[in-house]
Amino acid sequence: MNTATRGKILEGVLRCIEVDGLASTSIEDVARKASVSRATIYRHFPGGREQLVSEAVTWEVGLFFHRIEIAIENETELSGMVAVALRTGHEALADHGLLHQLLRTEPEAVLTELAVATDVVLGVIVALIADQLEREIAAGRARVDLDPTEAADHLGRLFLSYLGTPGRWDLTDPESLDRLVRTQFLAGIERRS
Amino acid sequence: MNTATRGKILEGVLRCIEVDGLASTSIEDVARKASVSRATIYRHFPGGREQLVSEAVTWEVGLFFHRIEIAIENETELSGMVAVALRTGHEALADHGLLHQLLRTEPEAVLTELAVATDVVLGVIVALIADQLEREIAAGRARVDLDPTEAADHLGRLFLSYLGTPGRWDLTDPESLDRLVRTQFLAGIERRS
Amino acid sequence: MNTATRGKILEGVLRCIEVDGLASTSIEDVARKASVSRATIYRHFPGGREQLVSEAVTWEVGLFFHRIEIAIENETELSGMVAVALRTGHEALADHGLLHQLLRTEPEAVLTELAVATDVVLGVIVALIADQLEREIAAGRARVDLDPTEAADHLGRLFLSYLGTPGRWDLTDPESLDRLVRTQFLAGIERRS
Amino acid sequence: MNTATRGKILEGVLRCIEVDGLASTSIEDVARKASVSRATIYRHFPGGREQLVSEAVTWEVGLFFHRIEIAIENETELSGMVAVALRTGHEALADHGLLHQLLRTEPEAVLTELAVATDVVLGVIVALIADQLEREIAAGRARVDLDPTEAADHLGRLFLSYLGTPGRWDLTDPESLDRLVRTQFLAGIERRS
DNA sequence: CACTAAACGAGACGGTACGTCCCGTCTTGAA
DNA sequence: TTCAAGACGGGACGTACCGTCTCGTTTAGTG
Repeated sequence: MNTATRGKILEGVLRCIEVDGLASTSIEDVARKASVSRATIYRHFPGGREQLVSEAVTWEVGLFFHRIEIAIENETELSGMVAVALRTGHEALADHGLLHQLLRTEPEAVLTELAVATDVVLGVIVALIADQLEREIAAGRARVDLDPTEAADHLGRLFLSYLGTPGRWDLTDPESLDRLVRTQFLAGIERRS
Repeated sequence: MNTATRGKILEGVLRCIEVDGLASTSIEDVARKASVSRATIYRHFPGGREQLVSEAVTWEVGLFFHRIEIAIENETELSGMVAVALRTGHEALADHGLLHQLLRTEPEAVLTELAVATDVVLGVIVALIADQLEREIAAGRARVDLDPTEAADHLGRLFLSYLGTPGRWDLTDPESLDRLVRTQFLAGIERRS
Repeated sequence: MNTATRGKILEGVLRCIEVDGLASTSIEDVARKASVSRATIYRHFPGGREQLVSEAVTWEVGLFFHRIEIAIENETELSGMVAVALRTGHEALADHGLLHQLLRTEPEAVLTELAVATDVVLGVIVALIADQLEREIAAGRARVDLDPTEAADHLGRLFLSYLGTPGRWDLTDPESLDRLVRTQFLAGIERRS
Repeated sequence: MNTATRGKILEGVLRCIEVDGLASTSIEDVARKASVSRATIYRHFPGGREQLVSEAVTWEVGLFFHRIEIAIENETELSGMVAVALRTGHEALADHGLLHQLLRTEPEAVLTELAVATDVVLGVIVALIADQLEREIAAGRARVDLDPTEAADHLGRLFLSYLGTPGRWDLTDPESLDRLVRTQFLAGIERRS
């Protein structure tokens, strides 16, 4: 099974979804976009449309979080990590035509994957945060009585929530963002002076 | 347009979804379950399948939150409200075959509605909580420097998050529940002695 | 059963057919055109659409031939009768929007009725012609050895045929018409000098 | 597009019409009879039911006249041609369940095709007859002053008329048939002794 | 003149068929 | 073998009518 073909197909799906939305994307369309026969698609994705979409979206969602991971790589403090993650994530959402289009017309797919991914994603995020938290505690910047895992889990939830629906918070305004992080994320975590 | 028929149909949808899941529920099935002709369904829901599902799920989601509202009616303190809401919500989720089945097989529909409903639901919840918060502040049980709306919004998010994916928290165990409420929900809110 | 309503309905059918053709004429349309409820139509025409169309077309076809009858009333000679009948019939066909539209888009209905009517119509025509033929024979203008009925039947057939599809014959040109009548209709009938 | 499938479908239509009549023949029925999916029918006949019926009937009508052509191939004299054509045509009509059923219940379809076909059919018939007529004239069996085309056209009309509605003439009785041909068809054509 | 019975308007409903769309399977032939 | 091309079965969708039925309202017609 040529692996290049597989790639072409997945790209095709994503491009199609970006343009027409998920519901209006037929396998025929994907085949055309990927310059591939419909039969070939079924050869590579025996699960049919479901598998096709699932893999494509999963891939894209993974990429999305990967970008965030990279962005916060250089942050040394928890507050910075959260702020940058929120900003980066929000920007990516704003930019990324596909996720945009997808969330606009069929939040389901993304949300499904998110729901499925939540555990995984949360796991990753929580691991990251937990690591950092321990460093913060060691550095005396966070309360000593915290269960790092528990707190990290909590922060992860908040992150996803505010990322998805910022509500009244303007994530593009540094000040607003800073205040959000301080008051809603770290209020109960930072060591009280 | 006879309103009883409309009801029969909506019930039919819900029963069908409960049994077969959303994806495997055709309009034909609904018609059969509701003892109604397919044509009639389109007469009452010109938007077709989409409208049909949307309305049914919206209705059910609304009912779900309504139940929670009632359950917390008699609670006088915020901590109790949150705890009861979490417990009630969790129980409803556990019981309610439909939401269960739906979340198991096609989280999309619920999530879509939730996403749509989130603002509304959050609004309602936030209003409830904000009221209560002001009372708590007045009673000296909450910090005076809180923006009630902001804090309520925050609590609402947490509520939805833990309700959907409790993760490591056992919402059926009173002690665990109590600890969750105290440490994750009210930590930054209660007045520090 | 009010008989006026019945009339309104039949007129409605005819007007509808004239405008939209038969196939695109729904009972709903007829009801609208006749300013009558759909139910009322079924009250007057329990046979439904079939009866409705049938009666309407029959009525119109009858009227069509009745006009021809009147037109030839004053003709005293067979040749004149045939010529006038052909001309009148042809004109009526050319004028009459309904039959026109009907023959253009759905010859079926007319033809059906014609086929059904043929016997009747032929009967009437043949009777007329037979009468006249006997007079012609008596007057010595037609061959004595003719069976009037048989000859009349034959003339009737020719009449319907040339009326429907004149082919190369121009029925509006008196000369052409005259030649047609003489050579094709009366050739074997007139007494040979 | 596999041409065999197309054939199966057309046969299916004809068999369906033969059994149930045209009006009671749904595309579903045809699909079943042809052991073919409904979708396939629409693939081969994008015009839908209309095209389907039209092609089927056209085909059958063509076949009908073709049979007559073959039957008269060996006749050398005009009178024989006409007689055989009438007899053969009448027999075919009597035998052929389909045309029978069709003419009984929905003359429309046939008549429509006939109306459409009339010109074509008449053309063919007229050509045949005209040829023969010229031979008859040359052989001194027909009047010299005849316009062969005109006379042939006339004979064609008569043929269709008597074929469709024989009226009082018994086309199965050789004597009656002979008399019909002599008196109504050839009376004005044969050379007078 | 009231009162009843027929005719009607309005419209919900079951049902049937239509034409369309897409999915997933399968076959055939060419690279 | 791998793939393109495409025919096919199957299933659902949304639409359009049809014919039936049930209400409530008008309109006559009669005691």
